[in-house]
Amino acid sequence: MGHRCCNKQKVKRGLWSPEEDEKLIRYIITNGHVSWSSVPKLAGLQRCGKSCRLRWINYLRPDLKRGSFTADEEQIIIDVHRILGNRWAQIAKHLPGRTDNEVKNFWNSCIKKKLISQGLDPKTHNLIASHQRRHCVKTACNPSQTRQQPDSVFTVMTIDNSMEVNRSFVTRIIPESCTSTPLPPHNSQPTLQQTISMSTPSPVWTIKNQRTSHDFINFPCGSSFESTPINSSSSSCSINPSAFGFIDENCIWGRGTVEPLGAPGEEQLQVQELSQKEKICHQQQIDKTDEKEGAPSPYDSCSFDLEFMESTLMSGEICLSGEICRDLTTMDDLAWHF
DNA sequence: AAATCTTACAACCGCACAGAT
DNA sequence: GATCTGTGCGGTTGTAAGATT
Repeated sequence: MGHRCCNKQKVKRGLWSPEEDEKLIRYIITNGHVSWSSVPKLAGLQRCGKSCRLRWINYLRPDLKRGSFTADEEQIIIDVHRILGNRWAQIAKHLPGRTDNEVKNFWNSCIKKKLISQGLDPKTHNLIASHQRRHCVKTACNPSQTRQQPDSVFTVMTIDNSMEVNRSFVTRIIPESCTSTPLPPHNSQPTLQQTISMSTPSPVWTIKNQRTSHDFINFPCGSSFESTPINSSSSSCSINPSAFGFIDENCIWGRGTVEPLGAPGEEQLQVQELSQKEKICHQQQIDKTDEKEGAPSPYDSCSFDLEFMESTLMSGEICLSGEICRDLTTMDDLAWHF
């Protein structure tokens, strides 16, 4: 049975064998690809061009960085996703050596659950009220059932942007689920491992089948594979605020790792829209608070200790939405970098 | 030890878009 | 302008391996 896209020929489907990988790699390395649709025929593969392209891009490309995502990469994904949403290809551009598919899988298998466990809506990155959280956890693996969560609930930021959050405050408000154990080893057993040895005058590219631990292909690595290392330094905050569960989009935590994508474009507009929406929602929140003085807050059931937060705010370190301290410049600054 | 469940991720599918005809 | 073809992208499914019962 062939694909719809190439039903003229019989094509193989499913997992790629090491032999198929070898054929594809040899062909692309020696000839490159002018047209993916012609690659299978020329490379002697019974696959469709689309499948070859996908295999090369997501798995065989020599500049791919395999293995677990680092904490920095994870934070970049979260930060960029906050702005761009499920635009995996765009997000992957911020992570050299990572593919959109990899980012997407990592998001769905790890980050999404982590955010939910922290009481954050993975779609909006906003706080989820506890009564909704149960539903959200239930539907974590079924995005179509996930309800749209209300917009901003809290805005918390330091007055001077120094990010030096009172430690006792942090300890007090972290939900239990936030003290989760470190991520389990991700992708701990990749099927293939690509090793580019650049230490010899004639580098050899070795691809190993990790299931069998046998090398199945060795060839000179003549191409120059550029890989821009992620600059993992210069995080301006010592604590990862997104773990607190009460940070919204306007609290952008300065990271030096997110590189500009290019000229300001659609993303920029989206971010601006977002800021505008945030402002409106925020004002609505204030209005509601004023109206319902004395009435139970819809977020009373949250696990946060609001009194304690307020008392902490009195100390002048942090400003909560009740007392409006909002600095949109941080968001705007970031927006112009996307 | 076997059966069942869960997880991670590779691969597929369908759609949208751009460029060629 | 209509159609075709190739490519890219995001959502979804399939599968193998590990964990649990």
